[in-house]
Amino acid sequence: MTGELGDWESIPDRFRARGLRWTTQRATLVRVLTGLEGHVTGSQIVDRCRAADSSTTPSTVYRTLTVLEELGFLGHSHGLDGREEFHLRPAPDHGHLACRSCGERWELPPGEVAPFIETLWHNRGFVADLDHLMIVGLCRECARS
Amino acid sequence: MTGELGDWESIPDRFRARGLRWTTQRATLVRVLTGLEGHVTGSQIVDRCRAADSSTTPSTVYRTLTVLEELGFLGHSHGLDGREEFHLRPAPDHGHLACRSCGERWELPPGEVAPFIETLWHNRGFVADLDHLMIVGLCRECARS
DNA sequence: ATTAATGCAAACGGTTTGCACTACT
DNA sequence: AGTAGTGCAAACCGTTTGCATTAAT
Repeated sequence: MTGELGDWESIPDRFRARGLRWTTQRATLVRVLTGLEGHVTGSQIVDRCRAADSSTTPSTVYRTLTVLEELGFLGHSHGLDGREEFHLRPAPDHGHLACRSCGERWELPPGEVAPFIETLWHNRGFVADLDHLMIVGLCRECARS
Repeated sequence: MTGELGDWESIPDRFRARGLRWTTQRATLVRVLTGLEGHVTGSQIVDRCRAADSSTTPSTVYRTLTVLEELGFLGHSHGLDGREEFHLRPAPDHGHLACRSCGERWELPPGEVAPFIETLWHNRGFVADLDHLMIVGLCRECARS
């Protein structure tokens, strides 16, 4: 099971190897991040960190999120409202489907998108970022009415 | 050529038919909108309206944008940064491709996306909104380096 | 005369910044 | 000792809201 978090356990070293420092605030953030599922916005992460340690400040969280994304531990896409949503990496690559009526969301496995991605690559040399893919529309239920 | 704007010329009547009023501010906004190409954010629209009529206020613009979208004259998707971007409707339906490295954007004609949309419908009964589709990734140039 | 729409100014929400201070290395 | 990171408070930016006023119907 530990394997699932992959490189996450090496984070402190990865930080130090870059001349960055490992602080208690960053440890808190990483603990929070590894405990979450799916996608969360920056402010949601701030909230969870505050729950874990009430002295957490937004600026520190956002600054470290940026670093984590640069290091490849986080990726982000955009929710229905356009807000940034973070997710852990590496992760089983997948896109997202969101219903604009009920707000429900689903993951889109690579297989279902692969032919499309392939087409873009073939036609345009464009390397689509599946992780970042958000398809908006109407789900079966909402389309019915 | 007038045909291209389609129902746009009937807007004043469409407003009144709903008990809404046709004001000079709305006329300015619609004039600005019909003159634009591609996609623009709310604040860009505000700026253009101010250029046309310096007394324009953001609140009026945003309120009317909402109405226009409700009436089906506007649609929106989200840019690379997640911000809302409006586009005229009806419009040749198309998705969007954006390079996260150079920021360049391309339109994605229906034909290139249709099989994928079709798959989602077939597998999930999900009616994807092509207009709202934004594929992020690396363009040929940027993928090379 | 009604009442929708406007302009203003203030509030909002999420995120970012400048700076003096703290604490990793 | 050196300097990256923190906390704070304030700034920011686009957008939204409340409310008194204006103007379309």
